[in-house]
Amino acid sequence: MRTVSGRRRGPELERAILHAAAEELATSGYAGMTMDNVARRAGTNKNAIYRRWPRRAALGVAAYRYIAESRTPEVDTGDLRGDVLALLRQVNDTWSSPRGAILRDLLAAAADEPALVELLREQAGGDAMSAAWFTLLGRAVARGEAPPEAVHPRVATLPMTLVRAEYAVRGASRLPDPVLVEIVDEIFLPLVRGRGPRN
Amino acid sequence: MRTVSGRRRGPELERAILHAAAEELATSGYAGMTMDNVARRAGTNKNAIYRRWPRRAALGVAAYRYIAESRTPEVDTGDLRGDVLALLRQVNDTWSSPRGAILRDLLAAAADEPALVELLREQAGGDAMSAAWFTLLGRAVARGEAPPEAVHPRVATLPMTLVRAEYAVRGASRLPDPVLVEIVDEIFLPLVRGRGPRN
DNA sequence: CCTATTAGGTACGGTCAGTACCTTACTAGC
DNA sequence: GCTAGTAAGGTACTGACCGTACCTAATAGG
Repeated sequence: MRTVSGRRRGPELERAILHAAAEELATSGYAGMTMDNVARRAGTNKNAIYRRWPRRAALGVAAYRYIAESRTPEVDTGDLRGDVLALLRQVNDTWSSPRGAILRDLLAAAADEPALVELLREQAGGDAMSAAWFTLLGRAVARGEAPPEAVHPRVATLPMTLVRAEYAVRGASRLPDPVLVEIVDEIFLPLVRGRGPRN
Repeated sequence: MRTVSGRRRGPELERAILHAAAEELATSGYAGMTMDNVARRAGTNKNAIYRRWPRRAALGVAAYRYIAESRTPEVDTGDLRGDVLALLRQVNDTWSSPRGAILRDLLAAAADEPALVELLREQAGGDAMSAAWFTLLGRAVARGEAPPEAVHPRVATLPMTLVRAEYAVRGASRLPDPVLVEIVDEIFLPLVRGRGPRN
C-alpha cells in the first residue's frame, strides 16, 4: 500500500488511523469499526494500530475523542425557564447529532470495559455538564427566581437526567421540543417551587 | 451424546435448552452464552437450537423470559411516602438481583436488535410497572395527601426513572437505601407539593 | 553511511455465528 | 408390525473477527 509517496510515520500516521476509525464509526457504527476495516481505510495494517492502542475498545474511545473536542456549554437568557430550556435544547442537539449517535453506540457496545465507559460517561454529561447546570440554578437563586432550598445536585441535573432517560427509552431519534418543554414546565419548575418554604 | 436413555424431543428438549441458556447467562453473562456452550451444556447440538430460535439474541430473550415470570408489584402502606419507598425498594431489589444483572447485561448487549430490546424493556419497567406507580399516586390523591394536579405520567414514574438513571451511571451495584430516601424526600415529594395550587 | 526505529506484508491461531448435509432415533398412521 | 415422515444428533465448514508472530523494507538521526 502507499506505493507512490513516502511512508507516513508517527503523528501523521496516527491521525490517519484515527480519521479512518472515526469514519468507520460514523458509517458503520462501533460494530463495523473492525481493526481490518480501519487498517484498510487508513491505508496501513493492523500492526500500526496495535502498536498504538492495545485493544479495539481503546481505539474506539480514541476515535471518539478525535471527533469530540467537548466544548463547555454556556447559556444565559436572563430567566430560569429560558436557561433550562436553552441548555436542554443544547443537550438534545448534542445527543441527536451524529456525534451523539456514535457516543451512544459506543456506550452500549463497550459496556464491558469499565475504564472506557468511564471516559465516555464524562463526555455524556459528566462533571463539566453538571457544573453548568449547577451554576445555572445558582444564578436563578441569586435573582430571587428560585428558593435557596432548590440548590441541590439532584435537582440541578434533573432535566438532563430525564432527557437521557428519554433517550434510553425511545430509540435514537431526537426528542421533540414539546417533550423538553414538558420536562421543564411539568417537572423541573414545579419541583423548584415545591422545594421552597411551605405555604 | 445422551447414549443411555432415549432422545428428548419437542417441549422437553426445548426446556433443556432454555435451562442451559439461562445457566450460561447467569454464570458467564450474555457474552458467554455462546451457541456452542449452550448446546454442550444442554447435551445437544446447535441444530436443535437454531431450529427453534433463528438468532442468538432471540435465544437470549427466550432464556430471560424463562427465568423472569414477572410478578406485578403491589404495595399499600397507607401513606404516599411509605408507598413510594416500598415500591422503590422493590425496584431496587429486582434490579440488583441476579435476574436484574442478567437483564441489564442483555439490554446492553442486544442494543442492535430493536424487536428484542422492546421485549426486554417491557420487563424493565414497562406498562405494568407504570400502572403500579400511577395507581399509587392516585390513591394518595384520593386520601388528600397529594393535590390532584400531581397526577401526571412523568410525575408518577419519576422515582423509578431516577433509580434507573442511577443504575446507568453507577455500575451494577445495588443502590444504598439512603439514595432511595433522598430521591423520595428531595425530589419526588417536593415535586408533588410543588404541583399543588400556588401559595 | 550506518543503525535503531517504525511501517508494511503476510500468515497465523482461536473464537464464534450461522449453515449444510447426512445419519439416527422415534412417532404415527396404516 | 411395517413404513414413512419428522425431528434429533453428528460433523464439518464458511466467514468474520480479534489479537499475535515474524519477517522485510523504509526512513530518521547520529
